[in-house]
Amino acid sequence: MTRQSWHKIKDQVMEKLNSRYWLPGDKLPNEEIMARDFGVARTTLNRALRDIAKEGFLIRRRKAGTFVATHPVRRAIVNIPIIRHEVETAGKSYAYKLLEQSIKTPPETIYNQPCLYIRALHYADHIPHALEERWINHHIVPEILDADLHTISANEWLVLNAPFSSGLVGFSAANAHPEQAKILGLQDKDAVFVVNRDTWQDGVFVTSANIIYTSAYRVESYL
Amino acid sequence: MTRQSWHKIKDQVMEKLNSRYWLPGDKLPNEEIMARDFGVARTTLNRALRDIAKEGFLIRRRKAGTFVATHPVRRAIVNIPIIRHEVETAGKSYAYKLLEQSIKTPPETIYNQPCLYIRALHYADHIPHALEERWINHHIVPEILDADLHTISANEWLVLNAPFSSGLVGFSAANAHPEQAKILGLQDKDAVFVVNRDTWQDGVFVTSANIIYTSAYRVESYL
DNA sequence: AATTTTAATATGTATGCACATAATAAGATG
DNA sequence: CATCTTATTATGTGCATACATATTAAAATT
Repeated sequence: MTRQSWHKIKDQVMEKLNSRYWLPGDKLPNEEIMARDFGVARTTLNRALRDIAKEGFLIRRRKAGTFVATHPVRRAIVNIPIIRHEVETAGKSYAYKLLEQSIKTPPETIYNQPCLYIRALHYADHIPHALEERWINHHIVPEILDADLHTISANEWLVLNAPFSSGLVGFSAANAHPEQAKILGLQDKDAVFVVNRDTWQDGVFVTSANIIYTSAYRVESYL
Repeated sequence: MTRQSWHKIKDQVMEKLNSRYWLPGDKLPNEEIMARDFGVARTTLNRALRDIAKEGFLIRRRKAGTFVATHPVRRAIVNIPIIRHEVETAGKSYAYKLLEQSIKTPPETIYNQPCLYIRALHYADHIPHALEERWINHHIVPEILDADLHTISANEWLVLNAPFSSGLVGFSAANAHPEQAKILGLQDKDAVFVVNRDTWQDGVFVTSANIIYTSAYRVESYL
């Protein structure tokens, strides 16, 4: 008898969900029974079910049991790559230009002390690709004041040198500000796609960035 | 001696990564040694490391070993809720209006046979919140022709009744078309946030939807 | 009837062990 | 020296077992 892997069990369970053998709201047999039915150890079945539950198709509660999700909140896993990699992966040449580097006080909503402010433009095939506007708490990462941000983007420098424990990403749409439009080579009021990233280390603000892409940009993900 | 859970081991490893005890590119000791050091079974350590690797901070290769990711591609998990739930969760009243329901031929890029086309408007506190433009392959889910799409949104009907095996989500920004702007109560050329969702069942097209939100909308996720 | 206590149950997970598998390094062969 | 074969190694995973824990249901108490 060939050995069953938890992947195969997962596929079989997913098949029963997709084929609507088990309907939304239905309670599945308990692990012991299902394990016996599938001919594997409970541990193996458990791993398959846990994985499916993590994807949102099953809801599991101790003592209560395992249920088919009635309103599966689809979770999409979105990659947030480094811009240079993103451009290079698309087979385009990457270039980067530092537009501004200064220390000033950010808006209240970001932080209450002077921070390093960076504006930089990322190019793909020599065409403006994304405008980065970033605040960095240099009290947390003072070494960045010595970094040459003409040669390495703040983005990459931070990934390699700044620890962080939590972060928030946001995606939104906006009409380009006149200055942004000019830099990105857009018409006034053209739509832009904004990726916002804030990160903290142990509750202390590290960096906040707005990456402004032209409306040709698109974030994609498989479910 | 208290029992260690894999969560605690994970936290301890993450701490060593965040504190830069292990630097990007570093090779970690093998599982057997680390398990001994942490005082847990290899299985337990393995689970912790697998979980961290899934989040992208570690790279694991058989025989080669476990390494600290040099370019951790951050993965954000984004929830794709049902619009009604989204509105209600925000504490607002939800309403829904079907604007159009017809059978016609979609653009080539979507499907090559006549499909059911739906346009509907979702309200939050009686203000237009999102415009849904959707194609549905009614050959796959013929029951939808009998559904009353005035009372239940196509979105919800499909979640409850249509199986699907794979899907694609996309987020992008655009300038509202004049007609969209009118429906959503926007000025011409105002930026809109577009969520695109395509799903298939065993490779066959099921549905394709564009959900058009005003630029006040924002997709957020913790990392 | 309402509340508290206790028991039962399904999932969660730690452990030791065995073997599978991928990737690499070492060795054999031409 | 180049190439193919074989051994080695680190991760991947299955299994049996034991116990942990959350949650519900039943029983006991007020």
